[in-house]
Formats: sequence, C-alpha cells, structure tokens
Amino acid sequence: MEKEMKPIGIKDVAKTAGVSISTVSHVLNGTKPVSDSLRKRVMDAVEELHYEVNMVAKGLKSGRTHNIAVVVNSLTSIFFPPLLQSIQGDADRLGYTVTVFATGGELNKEQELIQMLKSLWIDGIILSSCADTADPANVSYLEELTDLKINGHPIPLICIESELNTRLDAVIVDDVDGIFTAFNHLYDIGRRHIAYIAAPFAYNTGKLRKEGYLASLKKYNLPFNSRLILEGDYTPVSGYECMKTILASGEMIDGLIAGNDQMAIGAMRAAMDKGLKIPEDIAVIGYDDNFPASLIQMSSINIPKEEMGKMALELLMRRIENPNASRMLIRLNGDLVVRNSTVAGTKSTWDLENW
Amino acid sequence: MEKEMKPIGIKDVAKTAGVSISTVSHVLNGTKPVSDSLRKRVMDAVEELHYEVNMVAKGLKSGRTHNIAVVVNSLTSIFFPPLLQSIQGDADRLGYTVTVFATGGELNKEQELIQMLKSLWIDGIILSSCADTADPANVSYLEELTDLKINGHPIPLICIESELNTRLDAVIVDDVDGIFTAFNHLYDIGRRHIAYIAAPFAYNTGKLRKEGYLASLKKYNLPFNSRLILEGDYTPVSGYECMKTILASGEMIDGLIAGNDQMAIGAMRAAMDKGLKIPEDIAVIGYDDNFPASLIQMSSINIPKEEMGKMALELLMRRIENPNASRMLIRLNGDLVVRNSTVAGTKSTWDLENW
DNA sequence: CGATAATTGAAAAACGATTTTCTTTATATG
DNA sequence: CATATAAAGAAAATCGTTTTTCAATTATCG
Repeated sequence: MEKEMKPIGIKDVAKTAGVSISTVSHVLNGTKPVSDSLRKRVMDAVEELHYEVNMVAKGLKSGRTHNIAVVVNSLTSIFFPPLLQSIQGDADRLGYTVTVFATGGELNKEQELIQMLKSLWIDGIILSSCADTADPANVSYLEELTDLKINGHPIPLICIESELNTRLDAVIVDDVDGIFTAFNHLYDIGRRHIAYIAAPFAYNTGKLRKEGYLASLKKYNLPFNSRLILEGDYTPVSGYECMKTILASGEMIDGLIAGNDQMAIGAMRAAMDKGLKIPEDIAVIGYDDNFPASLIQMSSINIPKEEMGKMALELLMRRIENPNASRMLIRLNGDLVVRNSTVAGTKSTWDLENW
Repeated sequence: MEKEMKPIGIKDVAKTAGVSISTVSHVLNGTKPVSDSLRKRVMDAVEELHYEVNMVAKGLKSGRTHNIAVVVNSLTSIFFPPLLQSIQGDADRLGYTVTVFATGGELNKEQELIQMLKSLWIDGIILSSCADTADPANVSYLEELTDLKINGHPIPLICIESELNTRLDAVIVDDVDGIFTAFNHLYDIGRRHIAYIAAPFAYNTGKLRKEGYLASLKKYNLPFNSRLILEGDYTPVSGYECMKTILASGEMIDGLIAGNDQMAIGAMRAAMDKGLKIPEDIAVIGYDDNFPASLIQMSSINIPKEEMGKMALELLMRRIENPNASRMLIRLNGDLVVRNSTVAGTKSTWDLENW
C-alpha cells in the first residue's frame, strides 16, 4: 500500500502557526510588515515542518524561475568549463540555478535548443552561438534572437565569445588586439618572418584574428606573404598539416602564431619532426592559453575565461533587473603568457622533446 | 507605454481551434483518442499561434519537471566535463534538462545544495559526493540521502564515483582492479621495485586504490616497503614532492604508480630533475587517463568517463520509472593505455584529436 | 475623545496547465 | 427499432504559490 504522503505546503504552515495562508507568504517574502511575535510563530512552524517553498509554483505565479540557461558548443572543449564554473558559482551566490545545453557546434541544434527554451520559462540565456553572422541565411535567426520572446515578454540574452550584432549585449575578446600582442612579442624577440596558422575564417573570431595578423604586418612594415598564412580548423591535426605545408614551401620562418593552442601544438610537433628547435629555430605562440599550454610550457595569449563568465552573468542580471537598459558590450583583452616555446628557459624544462 | 502582451496559452489555442481547453490538452498529450479532423484543427491552431507548452505550469500539475540535477565537485576538474557532456547529451535526447551544481569539494556546500534542491522539484539527482563514508559524523547525512524526499515523496538519487552505501544506486569504478591493472603492466615489463604515490586515504577511492596496490604486491609475492608508498593530495606538486622523498630515501625503484594523472606528472618531473630517464630508469603510470596524459604521452589507466555518465543517467531514468526497483550497482573497469612513460617508442597516433 | 490614518489578518482570484466527471453524440447489437 | 456501449467534447477541480481586495484592529493627532 502506497502511502501517498501529501507534501507540506504553505497551508500546512499556516495551520500550524494558526494564521492565514497569505500571512505566511508575507512573512516569508517580506511583502508586508508583520509583528515580530507573529513572524516568530510562522518561522517556528516552518522550522518544525521542514517547509521548503515550492519554486515551481512560485515560478508559475511570479513568472520568475530563477533559472538561467547556458548554451555552448561543447561542455568538454577545455574552453567552456572554466567559463561555466565561473557562471555557475556566481549564479549560485545570487540564488539562480544554471541549466546547461550543448549544441555540438551545429546551428540546427542551437536553433532547436533556443526554440525549446521557450517552453522552459527561464529567466535568461547566455549563448555562445555558432552562427556565422556573415551568412545571409542566418539573418532571420539573428533577428529572432535579438527580439527573443518567451511567454509573451522579451527574455534577456547575452552573447559570449562572438558579437552577434550591435543590439545584443555581449562579452567578447578583443581578438585583433590579442593576435597583435602575440605578434608584438615575437617581434620583440627579434623574429621577422612570422607565419600565421589561422582560425577558420568562417567564424567571426577567425576573421578578427586574421585581421590582427594583417594589422601587425602593416604596423611593423613587414611584407605580406600569402604562403605564410594558412587556414586551419582548430584541430591539432590541422595545425600539424599547415606547418608541414609551410615548411615544405621553402619559406624560411622564425616565428609562428597559431589561431588557437591546439593548432599551435600540432605545429610544434611538425616542426620538431623536421628536426627544428623550438624556440631557437622557430618561436611558436598559441592563443587561448588553455590548460595544456601551461603543461607543455607553450607561450600563449591568455583569454580571461573566468572573467568572461563573470561579466556575462553580470550583464544578464543587469538586463533581468532592467530590460530597457542600454545595450552593453564588454570587450576583454587577452594577455601575453611567455613560456619556453618563445623564450627558452623561461620556466623549468618541460618540453615535448623529453617524451 | 509597456504593452503587456499576454502569453499565448492553451486557452488561446482552444479558442482559435474552436474547441475546449481539455480537448487541446488531450490532443497534445494523447491522453484520450480524438478524431483526426479535430486533431488537425488543434495542431493547426498550435502552429498558427506558435504555442509552446508551459513546462512550469505542467510541472506544477504533474509533479514532473523533467529536470535533473548533477552535483559534482568542480566543473573544471578535467574529470567531470566528459561525464557532464555525456549526461547532458543523453538527457537532452530523453527530453530532460540538466542543471549543474558545484560543491568545490566542501561537504557543507554539498549539504546546502541538497537542501536547496528540495525546493526545486527536480526529478532526480546524480551526485558525486565528497562525504567521507567512514566518518561517523556523516552517518546521519548519508541516511538522509538514502531516503531523500522532496515534496513528500522520495526522489531518485544516483551516486557516481563513490559508493555511498549499499542501498543507493551507484556507478563506480573498480579502483582495486584499476591499480592492479597498472601494477600488472609494470610487472609485465620487468619492473619489480614499484612505488605508489597514493590518492588521499580519506576518500573511499583513495582507500581502494591503496588496497589495489597492496593486493598486487601480495599477488606477485613482492615485499611491502612502507617507504615506497606515500600519500599525495591529487595535485602535481604533491606528486613532485612525494617522488623527491622517495628518490632521496635511497630506495631504488624502477616503477611508479600514481593515484591520479596529476601526481604522476609531478612525479615524472621530479624524476627528470634528478636526471633519471623515463621509462628506462623508472616506468611511470598514472590513473584516470585525463586528457593531458595523452598530450604528454604518459601511460595511464583509462576511466570510462562517458560510459559512467551514460550509465548514471540510465540508472536514474530506471528509478524515475520505477521507484521501487531493486538497488543497482554498476562497477566499471578502467583499461590500460600504454604510452611512452612505460614503454619507449610507443609513439601513438594523434591522441590530440579529442582535445 | 473622535475622526483619520496606519497596520494587520483573512478570503479569494489568479498563474497555465492536467485530469476527473459529466454530457452528449455516434455505433453496434439483439 | 430500442437499448446498450463506445467515443468525443465541455465544465470544473486541482497543483502550491502570490497578490489583490477588503475587513478589522490599533495607533495618531488635533
């Protein structure tokens, strides 16, 4: 025989405390002033019955679920976990819960998720979109995002990593400046023949990083050589292949910037396979400064992931408070982390040759 | 002037379709058979109005939110992301959302979270507890977990990584066997003086891994030497320090097992600092096979993280379906991954791909 | 001291679905 | 053809809160 125990609700508290239901609610939410004696009576009852407010019912009535959604490419990609951790931690402190979703980098999935989120009544979304903003086919989708409505009224959406348009709040990284910083570093240590293994141009960030490379050449008045800029696809393998191509081209290079750490690692392998010494023959610098970069003592441009998460949540909270706040863009700068792949002996030896 | 647009609800659909509210619900949920013509009329209205069911209201009525909570130590720890990814992906497919929480390894926080979850009306919990099951102080907490009730009736809870007691469903790793596998490998390649830098004994897993080491010695009839087993704290630094201690002790070792990859990495560095060659002088094997292990070509025992997540979710679904199902324990075995830190020239292919 | 204002408590109406109960209509059967 | 049975639609209760409305009590001040 199932004993179908009724959940203890606010009415039970009311009965135990000998007051009305609304009074309990007012005590709990501080909606109206109540006498101290009565407050105590209510709180005692709450204590005694182990009453916990039902957030679902509360959410239904108030229209606020205190739940936010974070939609990212992948939960494992080494880039997102720190971001996620930061968001979750702060949200927790603010009384919000975080529900996570992964798109796997597929726009279809992303759109499907956004659609699905509409039935969830979340209070806001932090989205790292994989939409190509340059593709005309996405224009209506981006429009929809900009004016996303759940439940009749607009729902706050914060973009991270990529600035979808000029109307959505966003937290992004200054990629042009980031690559420039990397270039600057290589130039400082005397390198003049610097190649670039690019992040995919299809993505906004890829375009900007390339721009940073070109701007750097211009600034230092160095010639542009199309054989020194190859497009990778973010994977170590592509970095490896690109580097092989560059080395086989007969071009002499003494410096390499990669569009991300993974490709940099692949490129280093390729160089070492050719018997080249790093950093003596070729100085290599990555981008993102994900954890493994420090492990193999590779120089990189550090993206402040925790900071990004923190800022994104702050923007989201701001917009939840005030839906009409003016649009805000936060552009963070990465900073240079010098390790052995550009300056030998920077830290204790820990390079790939040893393995 | 705010235009307070009303959300479109089931009643709007009913009006547009020219039927009653309940009929719409029945069509949408297939609760009762309806004529095809009417079903079409309703679906057309749904389509036309872009109606999305309100999961909050549905949750309130049905008692099912289709949301599960995953509580882990840290979202960045390199161990959890793959687990989380796996859980989230499968949950998504099953129509569940995943809300994540981090305890930071603090029992207080964990207990606070569990308490808080009670007001959330989630359908189930997957918990990687940081509670020391041996500590008498935790006995009442564990008891509470075993009989966790939300909203009057019991809520499914699945343990991962650590088997809290014999009544809760759990997905764990056979740590004794895992260390044994590692030992076996070192023995196979001719090592006879094998040290162990241990995972903290305070945790269950730490105890088991130590047990595995001791069992291995016994099996191969090797002498136990207390100076060859040191307790680390999971960090690379502790691995480094322990290794230094062992090397300074004057004991000659030719093999080392570490309780996790991080400590193994630290230990390798200590060995290399002493001018020792790996694997020639000392063969080193880690545990967990987290991503960096492949990066530096270190042998390790691979814990099937995705599989753990998958199984945990399956157990959870099973218990949601049938709260009275008999308790189920899934013990997964880790498998040996041989790389350069135990067998030179193993030169694996691109392990980097899954970065 | 009496009128006005300020507190406080109780009852009832939402919030947006599901689900039971009750009609009504269509179908099959003797 | 009448009756039993099945099918389909409508009305109303419910889930556990919040929040408005209104009534009752107490405090304030000329």
